[in-house]
Amino acid sequence: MIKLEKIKTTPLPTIRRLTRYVSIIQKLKEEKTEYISSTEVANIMGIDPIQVRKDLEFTGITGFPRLGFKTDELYAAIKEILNWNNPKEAFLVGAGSLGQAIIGYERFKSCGINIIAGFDSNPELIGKKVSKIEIFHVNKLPGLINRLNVKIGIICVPASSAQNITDIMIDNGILAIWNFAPIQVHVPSDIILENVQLSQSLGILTHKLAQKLKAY
Amino acid sequence: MIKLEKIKTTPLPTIRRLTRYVSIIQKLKEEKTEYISSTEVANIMGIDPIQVRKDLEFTGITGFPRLGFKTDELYAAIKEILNWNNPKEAFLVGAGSLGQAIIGYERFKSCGINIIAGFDSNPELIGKKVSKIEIFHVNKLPGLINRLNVKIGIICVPASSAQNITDIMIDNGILAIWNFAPIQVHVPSDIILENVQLSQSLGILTHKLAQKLKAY
DNA sequence: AAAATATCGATAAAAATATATCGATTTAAC
DNA sequence: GTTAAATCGATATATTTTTATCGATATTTT
Repeated sequence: MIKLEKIKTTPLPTIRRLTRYVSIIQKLKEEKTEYISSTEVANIMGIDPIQVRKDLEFTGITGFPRLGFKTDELYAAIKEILNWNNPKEAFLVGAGSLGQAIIGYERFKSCGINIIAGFDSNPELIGKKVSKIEIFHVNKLPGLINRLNVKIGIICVPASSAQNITDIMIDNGILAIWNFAPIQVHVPSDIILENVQLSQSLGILTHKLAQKLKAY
Repeated sequence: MIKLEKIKTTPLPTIRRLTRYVSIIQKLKEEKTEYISSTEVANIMGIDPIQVRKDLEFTGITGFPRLGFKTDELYAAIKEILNWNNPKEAFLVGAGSLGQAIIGYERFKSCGINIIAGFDSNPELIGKKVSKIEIFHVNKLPGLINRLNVKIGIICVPASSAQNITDIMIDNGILAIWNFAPIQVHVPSDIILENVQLSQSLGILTHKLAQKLKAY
């Protein structure tokens, strides 16, 4: 049996931690810290320095003994892995309160996406602007995805229409979907799907609380 | 050396999946399916049946060969583990667009929490009602936590005031915090903290998209 | 210039989690 | 009845992820 060369793909837990390193490093960058060590980062995050070094390995950059990693270099390298250096255009469908909150988050521009338009079916919203972003009727979605060659779609519609919107997006060329609808949407295996299941995080919280209260 | 009896604590990945089983089972319950098998659940979720059975072990309930698990029993057992059977009262601080969206999610009532009041510092919001929930001035927070003996706090304020609100909550008896602020807040080790870091999920999406596009 | 110290990074061990195997059991079809 | 098919659940294996060890190296201090 032929042994395939092992492709060192970045583990998901690592990716998750990298997003947190970014904000820590950003802060230190502003304070003009030239070097930052794994120990420092670990202390701020309350995790093990070994873990941090292990994660930073995946950036490919190399640190300096006794000093740590060059802050600028590290920052750029992590953003590179996350693909946060050149924000990609994105469409958001469902401009209710959650959708509007997300459109309003300037912050996401430094996290790899740039929301350039919103869509909804509610006539009261069509033509309005939310944080300078215009809301179009959802029937304009297919045409605009094609014309502007947008690859990222954000779903903030109710559960009942989430699958429908998903299908429309994929049919027109969307490659990655960020789904806030409280439902499992189905996508072909080559489409990237990230579900934001708030109830999941809530489940962990309520479970832990129950355990804690039970302990007395 | 005395060997301690191993405490079988439920793994976090299992808890996360359990929240998804809940919604699947709920749906099947409505369709009056008396039994549900691990295979069925696995197919719907696109994961392995073995994984599902392993997870369901933690509920303590037992299935029937050839039939599966009793739907009602399973549903109740999972909700029990998650502590979703008796919703606990919660306060939400920061009634901006995100806060309002969360207050409006009726859905969370079946996920273990019941938001009974909102707080903000913006005078325009004080006294208003959002989805029937009244918004109070944030200076009323300490008193009301104490008086109503609320144990869960939800933070939807900007990063700059998140730590301050966190401290106030903990000082007055909050035990579990659901944090939507895009910052790492610090809490004593006995306080339960669940961070909803949207940028984390976004990082995974943008990273995967980059990998995918690089592959060509 | 030499010693002390902090940190990296390669390698190894351990723990946690996911996947596989297979006999026992029960229903449903014949 | 008997047989076949499906599923549970206990045990075992594999994989992934985390934690640990330790020598090498560069900077600071003496």
